[in-house]
Amino acid sequence: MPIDDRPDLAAMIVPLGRALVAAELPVLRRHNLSMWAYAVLLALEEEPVRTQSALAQAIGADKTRIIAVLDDLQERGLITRHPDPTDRRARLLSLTRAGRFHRDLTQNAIRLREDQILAHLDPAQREAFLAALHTLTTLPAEEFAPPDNQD
Amino acid sequence: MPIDDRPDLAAMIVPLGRALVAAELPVLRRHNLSMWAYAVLLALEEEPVRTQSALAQAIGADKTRIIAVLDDLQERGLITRHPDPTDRRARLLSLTRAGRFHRDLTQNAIRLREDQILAHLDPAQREAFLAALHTLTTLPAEEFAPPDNQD
DNA sequence: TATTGTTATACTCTATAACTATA
DNA sequence: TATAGTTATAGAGTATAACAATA
Repeated sequence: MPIDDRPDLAAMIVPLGRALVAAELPVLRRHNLSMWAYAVLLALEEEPVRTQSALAQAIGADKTRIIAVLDDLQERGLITRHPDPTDRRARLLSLTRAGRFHRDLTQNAIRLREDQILAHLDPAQREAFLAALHTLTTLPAEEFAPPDNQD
Repeated sequence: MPIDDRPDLAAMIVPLGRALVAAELPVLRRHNLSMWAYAVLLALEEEPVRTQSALAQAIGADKTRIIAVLDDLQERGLITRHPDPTDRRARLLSLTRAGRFHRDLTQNAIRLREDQILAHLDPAQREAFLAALHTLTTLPAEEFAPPDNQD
């Protein structure tokens, strides 16, 4: 009765995500970063962010969720948090040089770990896998919304 | 400084998993199943399971986590839960005919939903993606454990 | 004494509501 | 009044500890 004989997509992806996180948490711990702190450093790398709410949304967190994270990163000199002169309610967030350095160091270690896992795929498969992942993750959210015709 | 220019693997897979779950929860809800209940029905399909602990472990849950789920499925006549005659501490778990039917119905709906999402990949990419996923998810847990050489 | 299943409890994570300071 | 950030509170989900039945 099933359409084809593959396991459910989510039944593969979700456990794989859990396993990846479990594999990477020790790396982050050695670099004194929580998963959220690492996500913040990655999100700030692209460009400085103008509000904490926007940053939170960008990494899929609640705005209240990241406040303690930002406090800690600021205290450690990895990010700066200045009131926006044009609207002093908002906080301009950016990486310090130390923050950028620490982020690169950590990301290299994370990538090494991921490359060890990806080494189980032959090069062609690996390329296709990463390409497909990229395609799916950059899909607009509407593509995941339920269609009008339910079921 | 990064090794290559792909985004972090976990940074793609975890959000993709979340998006998939969000896309599939409405389907499950229409079939009156929670994600855990659906996982239980899928795990029981393969073969009857001899203990609840084994079942819990198979789907990545705590043994205490699934008790209420089993209570509900049993009450609805979708599974049976009999004491093992050879060791009356254990409970033999299996699907009823109604359970199997309901599972197939639900899984078909889930697969349809997933196929809509996978339709964004061209056929070759889609095949490679599923094959790679299968390879990675069937990897023994040790492959995800940290290597001796830390960092 | 050890194990299966169960219940009760505590803990973690996350979201909600209420507050302040700016606008 | 509306919004950004913050704090305090409550809720969901999960794991831990304690218990009863069986081995």
